[in-house]
Amino acid sequence: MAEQAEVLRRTPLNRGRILHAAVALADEAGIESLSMRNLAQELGVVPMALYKHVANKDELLDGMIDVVVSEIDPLVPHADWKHMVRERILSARQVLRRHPWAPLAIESRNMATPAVLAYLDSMVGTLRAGGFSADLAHHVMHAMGSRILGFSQELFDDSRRAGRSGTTAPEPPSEGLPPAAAARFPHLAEIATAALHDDASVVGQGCDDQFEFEFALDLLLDGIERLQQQGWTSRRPR
Amino acid sequence: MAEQAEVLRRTPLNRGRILHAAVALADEAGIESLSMRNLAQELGVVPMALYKHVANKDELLDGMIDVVVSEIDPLVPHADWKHMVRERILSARQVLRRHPWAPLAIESRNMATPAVLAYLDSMVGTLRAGGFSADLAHHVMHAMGSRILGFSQELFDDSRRAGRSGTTAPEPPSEGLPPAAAARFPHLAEIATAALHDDASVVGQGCDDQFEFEFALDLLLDGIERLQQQGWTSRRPR
DNA sequence: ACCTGAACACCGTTCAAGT
DNA sequence: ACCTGAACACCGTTCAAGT
Repeated sequence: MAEQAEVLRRTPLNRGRILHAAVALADEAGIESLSMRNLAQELGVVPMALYKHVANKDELLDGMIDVVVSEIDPLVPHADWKHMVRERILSARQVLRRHPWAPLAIESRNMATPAVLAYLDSMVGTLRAGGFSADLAHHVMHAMGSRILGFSQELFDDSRRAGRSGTTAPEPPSEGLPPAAAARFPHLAEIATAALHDDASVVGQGCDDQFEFEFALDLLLDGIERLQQQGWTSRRPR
Repeated sequence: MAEQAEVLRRTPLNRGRILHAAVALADEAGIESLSMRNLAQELGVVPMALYKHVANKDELLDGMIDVVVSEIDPLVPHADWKHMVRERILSARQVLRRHPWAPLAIESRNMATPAVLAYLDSMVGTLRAGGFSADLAHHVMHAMGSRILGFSQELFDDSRRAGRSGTTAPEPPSEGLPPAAAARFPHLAEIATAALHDDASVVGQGCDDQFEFEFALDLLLDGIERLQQQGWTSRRPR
């Protein structure tokens, strides 16, 4: 432990080491405990040393996002655009599941970082090669929104509860709403329990994140496919 | 100015006044300048006085979200669920455009606040009344994600650039990418300009947020309608 | 009993003093 | 020229001392 820190202190600091240490820290302790001071300590370095390699904390966050996006698998060629896009997005999703802090970080930044742009560019390339007009491709990218990067904006998101602090009890996976709320919001109570009793194959889980993500993704992809086959244009009379 | 502050100081503090002042401050100065200390000063009050009415800053944010959600128009009855849902979501969108900080605030909170729950509950109610199974309604709510509250998670979002600080130049509405980036990301450059030259009726704007939002919303609603008419169930073989 | 100033434990970042 | 400790201008929140 102290030995490790000693070894690290010997290795000269560079941007890459800082970014990877920051990602690891955010993964383990939660994004809220990622401070310049904490990060420096983790690296066995005085806080000011970081500023030689990153301009400020915002630039650090941009760099962390680029690290994460770089982990997404490269495109695997397929006959049709739909499978290519679908596979890549699901790969992005796997990556983001390893970095629960990333969605919020991505959303809070303005994010014209190189790795993200490269990722988006290749996605558009796939659509264009699949016969999409630039016009339709544009709107499709907007419609997919953050789902392109593997996450959808959920209204209730357990996953970003915090870091892996073991202090709170494990908490059974949300069996519907608490009784008081269920009475006031009957429709929510109903659909909460609907998902529970729904399918025996989905055990306990309450609500299968992966299923919900793919449901929405396929809903969009199917709709998009239909538009593309119809030769949709935004000039079409509305 | 000093007079106004004087008048405010006389009016006794209460939760409502605090929340509305906080919303106004975030609207005008940006969420990043909403601190307990700033807010107290705005109200002509010592910082500690706030803690009599809100437990802490997180609870303040929850309250602010509730204020915003309460501004969404009530449901207007319609023959079909699709119009009801569509209208209400577009109303939510108008509200959120007045409070550019709200999307990020909503995402960063865990957000089981009363007003939000009531809003979601009535939305589910509309679907159920429209003939949706509890099962399908559940997945639909997930698929819509944050769009239900009137915003979609855009990857590039100018709107949350900051408060209305007039210091920076107005900046022409993004005419595609800067030349250097355009060379490295040709497909992005193409779809950026595609939207520009696309339709003479959309002047200058570059990219019409409202259009993109409705495009995605209708894509989802149409797909959802199709599933509902087919009697879709999650038990169906995949 | 209520209110509030000072204090605590943090931030990100600047800057001048040390080597 | 480089590095870094101390300092600055902030946070949210606690707490004890004042009324």
